[in-house]
Amino acid sequence: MNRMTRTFTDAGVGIKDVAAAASVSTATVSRVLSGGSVSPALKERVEAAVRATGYRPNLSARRLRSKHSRTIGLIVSDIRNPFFTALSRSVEDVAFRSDMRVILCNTDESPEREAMYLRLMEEERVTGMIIAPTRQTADRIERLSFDFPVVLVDRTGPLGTHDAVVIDNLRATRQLIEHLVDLGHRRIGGIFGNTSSTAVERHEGYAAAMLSAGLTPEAHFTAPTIAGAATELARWLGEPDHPRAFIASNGLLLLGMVKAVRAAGLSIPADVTLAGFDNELWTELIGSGLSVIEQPIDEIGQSAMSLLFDRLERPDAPPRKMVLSGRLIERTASSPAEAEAPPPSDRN
Amino acid sequence: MNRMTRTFTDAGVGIKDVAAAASVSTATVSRVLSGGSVSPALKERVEAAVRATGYRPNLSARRLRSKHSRTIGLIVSDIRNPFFTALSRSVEDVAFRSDMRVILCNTDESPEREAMYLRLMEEERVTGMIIAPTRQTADRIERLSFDFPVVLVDRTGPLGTHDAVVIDNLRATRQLIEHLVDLGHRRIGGIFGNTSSTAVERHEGYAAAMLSAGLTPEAHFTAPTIAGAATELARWLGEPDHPRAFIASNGLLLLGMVKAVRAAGLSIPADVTLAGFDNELWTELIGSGLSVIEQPIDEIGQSAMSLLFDRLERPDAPPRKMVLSGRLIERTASSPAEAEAPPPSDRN
DNA sequence: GGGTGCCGAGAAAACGATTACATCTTGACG
DNA sequence: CGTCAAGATGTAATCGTTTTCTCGGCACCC
Repeated sequence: MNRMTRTFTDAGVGIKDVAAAASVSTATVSRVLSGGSVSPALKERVEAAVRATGYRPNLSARRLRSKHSRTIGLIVSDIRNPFFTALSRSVEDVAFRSDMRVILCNTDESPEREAMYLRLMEEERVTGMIIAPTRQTADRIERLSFDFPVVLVDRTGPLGTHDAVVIDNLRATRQLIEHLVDLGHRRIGGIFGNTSSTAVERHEGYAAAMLSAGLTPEAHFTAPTIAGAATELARWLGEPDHPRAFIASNGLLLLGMVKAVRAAGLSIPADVTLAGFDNELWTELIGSGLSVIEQPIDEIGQSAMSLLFDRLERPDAPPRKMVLSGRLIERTASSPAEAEAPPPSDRN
Repeated sequence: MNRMTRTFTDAGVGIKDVAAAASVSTATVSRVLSGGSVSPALKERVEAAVRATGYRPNLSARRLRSKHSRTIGLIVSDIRNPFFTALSRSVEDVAFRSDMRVILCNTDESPEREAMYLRLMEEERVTGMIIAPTRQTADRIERLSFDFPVVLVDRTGPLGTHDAVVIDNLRATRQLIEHLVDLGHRRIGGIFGNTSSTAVERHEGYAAAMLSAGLTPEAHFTAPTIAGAATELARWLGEPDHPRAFIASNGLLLLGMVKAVRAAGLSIPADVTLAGFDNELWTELIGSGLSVIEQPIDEIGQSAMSLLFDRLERPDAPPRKMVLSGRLIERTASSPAEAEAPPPSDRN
């Protein structure tokens, strides 16, 4: 306790010490710890010994022998994207309740880094993996075979080799466009990320909805960052005859657009209307003129975990793709000052 | 490859298979993989065999034998708090570069959950741990002894048993108050979290700064959540003679306050001035009337990792406490509409 | 030319748990 | 009262690596 020197390499107490302290075999200790059948008397002795010795099982040894890592890997582009923040939290909660660990990996949309993490997942012998792949690997991952179940979230490839949970991007985008058209907009610009299949789908939905409303799509693609969207929209707003309404394919881009609008000296409900994905906390602050599609992030994470667990039980069942739907949050109140009075035309 | 049934329990190829394929001993394979001394010829053979077999080392076995987990534990209250999001990202980046894993744990400010995770850290035999403890465990953790180095971040206890990295909360709060006083405010209310030592320090700084300016502190404590701050401030604003300026002890509270102000039908620069900690993305959107202290989050994470590594090398060196400083970002532009014209007094 | 030291490689022990298998006890049943 | 099944417990093998130890060969030096 009051040693003069610390080494951080202490031997520590092992299961043998506990067994000795309780005068039983290591097998019995193991059985007590993992709920095997032992007589109440011995069980009591062992538990006392565990408390007395301060024994902590060595998870590496346990995993090696039992061949269960009780670990799931979560690979996303950047945890700082609030969508992934919430997703990770949701996944962690389920894992925690199931007594599992989560390894969280940020790829920064870099395929190399992603590949490194895929290798890591194999070396960790994870129980399963949840991944939002970059577009390049989205296809590739479908052809790869892993020794553990894989669930794609948010982004998905064409084949459908693995289980997946996504939202209905086409429908969601259509809702967004129809909402803006209802508001009287005829020209609606779109800014989309250029790294994810999700952005592609949302662009398709956008284009389709515009065309079927008899309008002309005007889309730009950019790096899915705040700065990317900001510069892109700034340029656009600099053009003489630009649209007065824009949509963004995710929350980061949306924020970048808001910044660009402000920087251009324009104000949001009056001069420009925005809409997009992800009901982030700050969007409510803008209020009027910024409608969004809210994604059921908690449900996405929980569903992904469910798919994983199901797959572990039935490895050969056909792959399932869960399609959840986003919810349109209309923010069209007349003026930001007199907020909170629900506008008359606003169902939902 | 095209098996009819998958089991997710395959034997997989082990180091023995690689050794056999290369006609060497497992020791040699191990040495090649971990950079021991082997002749170029054998090295080449082994590397070929690794590629050919698709060998993936089993990290559990490696850790068990080598007694190095190359894992660091990061324990925070909630990753959804942007401060901790950024911190975790910063820590992960350093870890990635050092070829280490991170286990991320959310305690939700619950001491029980925190205790569970502390036990987990021991069972994982982590290389080191970085933790932002709840107030209850902040004291306790200083008396606890771990077999690995511990670095406290953001929050710290009184004793200083472990290394720590924090910001100078007293100075930062004083800056904030002086800034508001410069702006002409005489009554400045404060809302502080009730779970972290950081909030306590910030409250102390607030009280001290107010008194030394000849003003009367008016402080409320609440759960450190958006809703907590929102209800607290709503009540306050309902009082007949309330302050016109408020500070919050973190970003979540600040956002809650903005919401409360909006809900009360007041507007930010005109009716109420706010200020607080954490330069979150959305704060820039409010712009005028919302000055903040920006914390050097990346540096906090990097410093924490440095302290960890140093401690591993010199276990007996006296504990170090790194005190970084926040940076005041003054946002006092005249009106939100005519934004972005840099106000004359505002450098940066 | 014969010790001497070094280096590359293999054999085998060790890491700390789980678990297959053997053994012993006990109770039920014919 | 003997037999057998079931349950409790111990013994020892095992998981897949790293690491220690040993040995053989080779260069070096006097």
